[in-house]
Amino acid sequence: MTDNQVIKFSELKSHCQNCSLYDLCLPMGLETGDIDRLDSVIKRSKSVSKNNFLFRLGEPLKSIYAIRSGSFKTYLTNPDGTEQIVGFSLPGELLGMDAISEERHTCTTKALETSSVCEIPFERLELLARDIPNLQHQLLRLMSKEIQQDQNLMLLLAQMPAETRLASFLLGMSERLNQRGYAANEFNLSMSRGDIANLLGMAVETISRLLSHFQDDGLLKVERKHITILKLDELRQLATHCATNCSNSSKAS
Amino acid sequence: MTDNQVIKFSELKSHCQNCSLYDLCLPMGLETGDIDRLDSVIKRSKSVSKNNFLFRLGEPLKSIYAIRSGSFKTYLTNPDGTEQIVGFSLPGELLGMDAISEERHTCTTKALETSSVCEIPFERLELLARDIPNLQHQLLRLMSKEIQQDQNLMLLLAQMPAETRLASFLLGMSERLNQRGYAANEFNLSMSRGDIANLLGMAVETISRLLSHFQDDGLLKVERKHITILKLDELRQLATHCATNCSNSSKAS
DNA sequence: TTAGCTTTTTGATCTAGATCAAACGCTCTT
DNA sequence: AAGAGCGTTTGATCTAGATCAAAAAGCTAA
Repeated sequence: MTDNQVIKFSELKSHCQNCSLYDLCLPMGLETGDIDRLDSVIKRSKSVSKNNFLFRLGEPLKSIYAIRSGSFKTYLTNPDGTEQIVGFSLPGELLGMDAISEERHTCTTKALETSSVCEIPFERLELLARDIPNLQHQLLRLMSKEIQQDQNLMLLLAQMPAETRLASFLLGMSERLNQRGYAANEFNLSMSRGDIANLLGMAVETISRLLSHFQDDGLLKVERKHITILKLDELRQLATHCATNCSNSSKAS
Repeated sequence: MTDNQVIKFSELKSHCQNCSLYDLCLPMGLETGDIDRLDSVIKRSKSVSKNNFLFRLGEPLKSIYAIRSGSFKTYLTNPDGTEQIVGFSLPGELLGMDAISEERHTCTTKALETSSVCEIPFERLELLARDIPNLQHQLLRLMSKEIQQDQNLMLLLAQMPAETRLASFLLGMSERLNQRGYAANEFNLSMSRGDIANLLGMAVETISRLLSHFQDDGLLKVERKHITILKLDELRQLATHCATNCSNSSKAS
């Protein structure tokens, strides 16, 4: 590693090693040589503009996608056309792993803003994962993490009151954005109130009302999509809450 | 394959090849030689009696478990001691994959009845998965399937009315039990009403009332834990339902 | 068998949050 | 700059399903 290598800007931008998301994304923990091998199978810089699809329900599994910039929502579609958002995704996160089981996507992913992704052909990823132990491990880890996230959302949906759901959602976004280099206490939500409501199983009106309440109580400043967290501790308390009072069966057994 | 081999009963019972769950479980799709290799790392026949734990929140990841007989519930534990069941598991299904991400279990799994599992040390499984492409693939598939299941439950929790949740739950159990060689229209639920209520985010009383209604309407016969499905089509309709009337925002956007 | 549990059922209320309704802002278009 | 159209907010009701209460039915143990 000499200090005075000449590096083209295009290369600087386009390799995992120079990517600021390195330690969140698939190549985390890989050695230099292995990163290069992963790099070589990645189709870089697929761009998806706002409201366009990354993949749709029913499409055959072709690739897994690592988000490079922007954000996405992923939703299931009911027979009657109704949607259920199952998650929002941020840079460094993987998309498309739902499709591995049946070799066909079971959900749809749409860009919330103009975004770009690294496309990783799944067959080649599987092949490479055999050769690179850490890659296999990281792939399993990221899927395991998705399971955890989903289960945490199930907990919110099944037994938390509206206030707790929203507080928890906001804290989660804050934390994830913070890991990605943004301020933890001030950020923009790329999704609409309707999307948040859908994810959290509530009505848009309830989201709106709660945001107003949070603001009235001095916990947040809400300016359209821009959120400033003013009292982190109190927000945390709301998110944890559900002590003795909030019940809904659920003790032990 | 001659007809008159002599096979010890203990061997018949203790290898994947002779296991009736073969085509649901981890070794699905493996060749004979590879199955033997998988066999050799499996610690067989760990038995877990009713209400005992397979693993608990916070324990380090040691093994993945394949259920051989019986059934389990898996739940998250809130700071306040409240539980949220995130799934029931049946023979042929894997348990413990939640822990891969942080090398520590994020949930607790308890036997609903006396059960037995095959214990697969995770490190050895990972090693083997590098050598056996189909095993790696199957592992990814089973994790992907878990993500799908969790997402479907999220959909139920976020926007389906109580009736639909329960109908859907019963159909799901019927289908899964059927895949495992039981009758589709008649089965025993190993979990309590309270557990079902917890999973579906409802009160025990609501579960009980709905079961009574379903019975009154001639859809089911309910005898304590024994369920007989009498009108499958109508139950399916209830589970699908949620057409134009049932809303909860959630259109598209 | 009976006493003492737990689980389940049934009935009567109560409430969090959905739904309905309407006004208000933003954005984008022409 | 005016208008259309969406997303958001705020207010007034309404209801599915929770909670409270209590009886009934199983299960366990002595």
